Amino acid sequence: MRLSRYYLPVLKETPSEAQIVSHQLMLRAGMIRQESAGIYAWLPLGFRVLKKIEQIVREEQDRAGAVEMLMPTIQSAELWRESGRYEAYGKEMLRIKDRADRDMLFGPTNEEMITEIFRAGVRSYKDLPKMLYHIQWKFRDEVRPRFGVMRGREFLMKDTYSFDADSAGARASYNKMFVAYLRTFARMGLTSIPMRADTGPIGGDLSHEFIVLADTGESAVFCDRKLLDLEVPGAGTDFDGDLQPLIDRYTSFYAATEEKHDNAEFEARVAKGDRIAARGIEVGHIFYFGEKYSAPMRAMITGADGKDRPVEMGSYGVGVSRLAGALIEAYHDEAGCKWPVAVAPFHVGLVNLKQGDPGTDAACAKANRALEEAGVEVLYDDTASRPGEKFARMDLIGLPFQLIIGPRGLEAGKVEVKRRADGRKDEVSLDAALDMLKRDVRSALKV
RNA sequence: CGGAGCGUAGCGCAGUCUGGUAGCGCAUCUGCUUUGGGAGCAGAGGGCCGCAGGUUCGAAUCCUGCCGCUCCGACCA
Repeated sequence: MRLSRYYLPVLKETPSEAQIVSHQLMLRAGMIRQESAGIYAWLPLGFRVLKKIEQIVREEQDRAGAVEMLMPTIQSAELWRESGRYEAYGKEMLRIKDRADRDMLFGPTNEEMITEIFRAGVRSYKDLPKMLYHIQWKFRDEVRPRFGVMRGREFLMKDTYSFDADSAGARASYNKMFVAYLRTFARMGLTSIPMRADTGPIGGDLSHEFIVLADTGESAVFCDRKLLDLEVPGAGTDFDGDLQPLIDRYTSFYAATEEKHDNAEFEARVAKGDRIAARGIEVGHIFYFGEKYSAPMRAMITGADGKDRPVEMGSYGVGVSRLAGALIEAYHDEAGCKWPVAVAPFHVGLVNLKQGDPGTDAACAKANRALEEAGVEVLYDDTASRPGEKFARMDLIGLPFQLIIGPRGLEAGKVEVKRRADGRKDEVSLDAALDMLKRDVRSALKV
């Protein structure tokens, strides 16, 4: 993609409303634009990141056996009256009336709707288990939106719903999502830690928040260092096998957010050298809630004993749009973003240091073509900007690799490859640089 | 929802107290010089000063109402 054709409105100065670094950088890097309190337009660069995140989430959901679908953003209040949540939800729910004066709402979540969909098509335990998910915009009319996309009112969320005949089946579904989440966040370059969460009136141990560690995270977290060393389940994990030992290994270590932290327990269970007090961001939440919706909404299945009973359900959310912010919180420096390859808007920033110079233009055109043909995503800065401005802009948008080509280097037969992650620079021939980039991008994208 | 602020050019801000032809920096455009880490000089364009009333000879400035946004707190993926 040529930068001269792209829409990348970068800002030199930090807008005053942005308080945290991810919000500041998303605005400065031209990724988002606020359209209303807590509501953002995703500009081309931000949109690409969002789609990368979404695709990784999708691939791991599919791998775990969940099936994708799409439910509408606008829902009828009728459904929510069935579950009793229409009254209970409060002002966070955006309520709308249609032209016939019917009560509608912009969905903050989809438990009611999926329950309605499920009960329309499933009658027997023989049809279970099922896991359905969609990736859709949600709206919660937060009292106080802030931190950019980290806590907007409109947000993109992946939500999966599981349906099982009994609690053992529900636990198996829960475990699948647990593993899928570990893999999902790891693929984005994030260290996620599952932390025991409040299960409310249902009780039990089947609720975890997935926290991503980031120095500037919004909540304090405490955990055992050994959690960070656990191997993330591989792509070959058998999701139909027994995942319980794997889950047990993860949940055997102490991990708690500030609200649930018990310092005495922390010190008793974790060796002094292994105690980590860090900051984190909640990016996922998995939750088993049994018959909470299936019972009032009459989503019944017939068991082997011939008796009807409400289906066992769970729901599993990932904050897709929030992850874009969380990734910046985890990967940035003074100059800007530092995207992991898997979620970078482009893999390589190609910098033409002297646009208009025939030799430089030709070398850049060759590099651009060769990389794109190899499946490497290139943002080619073919503008007439000065070198300093180009460098600063590339650093700001944070593509993982920069390929810098100018007349001075070409004269010596060299171009420069810069790695945004560690700042390492290599001066090599153009062909060597292209090989290096293709190889490094490919290996970074290995699942 | 309680408390505190702010709305002036695309962005960052001054001007408001004390009413008198709307400013600064960056960005944008033109020309010349520059060209390997956000260039220099010269010139130019761009504003219902959030909206609506009111006071006044005269309102960005004073008064009233409304709208929007931000921050702190309580709440959340």
